[in-house]
Amino acid sequence: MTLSNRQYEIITSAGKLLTESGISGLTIKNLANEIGFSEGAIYRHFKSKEDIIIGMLTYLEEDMDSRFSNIDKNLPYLIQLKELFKSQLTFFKENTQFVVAVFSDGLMEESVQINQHISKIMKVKLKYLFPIIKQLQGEGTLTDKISTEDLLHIIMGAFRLLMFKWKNSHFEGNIVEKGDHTINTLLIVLKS
Amino acid sequence: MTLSNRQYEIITSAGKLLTESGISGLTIKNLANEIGFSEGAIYRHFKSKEDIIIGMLTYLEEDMDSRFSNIDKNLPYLIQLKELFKSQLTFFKENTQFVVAVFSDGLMEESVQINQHISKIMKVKLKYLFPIIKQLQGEGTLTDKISTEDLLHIIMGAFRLLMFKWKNSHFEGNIVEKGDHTINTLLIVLKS
DNA sequence: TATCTTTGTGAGTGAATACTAACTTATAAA
DNA sequence: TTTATAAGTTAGTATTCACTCACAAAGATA
Repeated sequence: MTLSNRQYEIITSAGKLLTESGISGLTIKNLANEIGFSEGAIYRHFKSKEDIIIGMLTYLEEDMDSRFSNIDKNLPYLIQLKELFKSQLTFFKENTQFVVAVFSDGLMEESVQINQHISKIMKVKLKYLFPIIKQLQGEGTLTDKISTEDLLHIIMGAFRLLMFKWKNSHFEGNIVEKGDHTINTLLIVLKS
Repeated sequence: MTLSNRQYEIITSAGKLLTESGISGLTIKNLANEIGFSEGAIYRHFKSKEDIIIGMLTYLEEDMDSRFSNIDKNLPYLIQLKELFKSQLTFFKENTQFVVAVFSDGLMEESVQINQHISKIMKVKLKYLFPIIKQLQGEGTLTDKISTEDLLHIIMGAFRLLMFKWKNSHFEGNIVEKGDHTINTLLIVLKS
């Protein structure tokens, strides 16, 4: 999917409204006000509100996939793991309006399409994360006292909660540094 | 706060709608249909929609506070920790409609009152959990290689993600058993 | 019996919602 | 110069929203 400048502007503003005030904050009127043109103009660029959300989710998914695939596979797995989280947190630091993507469940549950895109984002994340964790366990860096799935669960849970707290504090503090602290803390207890 | 039977019926149905279809699913019309009477009747029991949500959150907070305070303080701290999570998961197993409470951020962000109640629920949870974790660390059961806050973060993160997955799977499987597995897994890596 | 209170109904209200249609304007190609 | 197209505006549409109000039924109390 390729977005025009205007389309990118629209999904950015949509993300901002969603992150700030949830699904009920995202109205066509608010969106038009945010951008600074009329309501009707929106429909020159997207055919529906649902399409705007799908556009946003698709953009986020593709951006994440591209960022993750750019991580050098020759680096030590531990570095790859750190790079992966760093990439994610750096992106959100510079694009706080898209933080909604992390907590996008409950976003228009009536739309099958939207829910499919949300679970797609989850899947892309796992596609990169799972093999790294598994390798780290295999090479003896991470503990094998618990399963790979359980390791993943603990790591993902800690990062989701980190993002949640950051959003709740209105993006206060340096999230990249906090993420670094989180991964180091996790490594202390999860190393074998 | 004491609720009449009708009021309890209303907050239960409100929770069901919220858990199933998010904030946009909770309309007065849907609520009345769910209960089986007219829209106007709702207003005999609550003065506004905001009041219904506040009623629900207050009920959940008080119920949780009472359940947690009933945990025997003479039990070993490790048992207290397990009992606390078991109490929480048993409640949600029997009241899946209230699972929304765990993910209640983004629920009417425009209402200051509602946000205060949501953070109050968080605080109550911490009021009981933090001292137990600290004691477990003090007596040498849990590792002191990381801070109490970081320990709490990892444990809370794992449980929130557990609840998230359970909700996303439409409450499939035995959540109490899964919770038991989660706490045991956590103990393996967090023991000193 | 007569009256009060509680809890319901049903038909409304105005405001907000997503979306559409007719029309305008600017740019650029033919 | 003419014409086509992309991108905007304004004023609508039907529908849904939370909420109100006059009224009715039923049970408790006098």
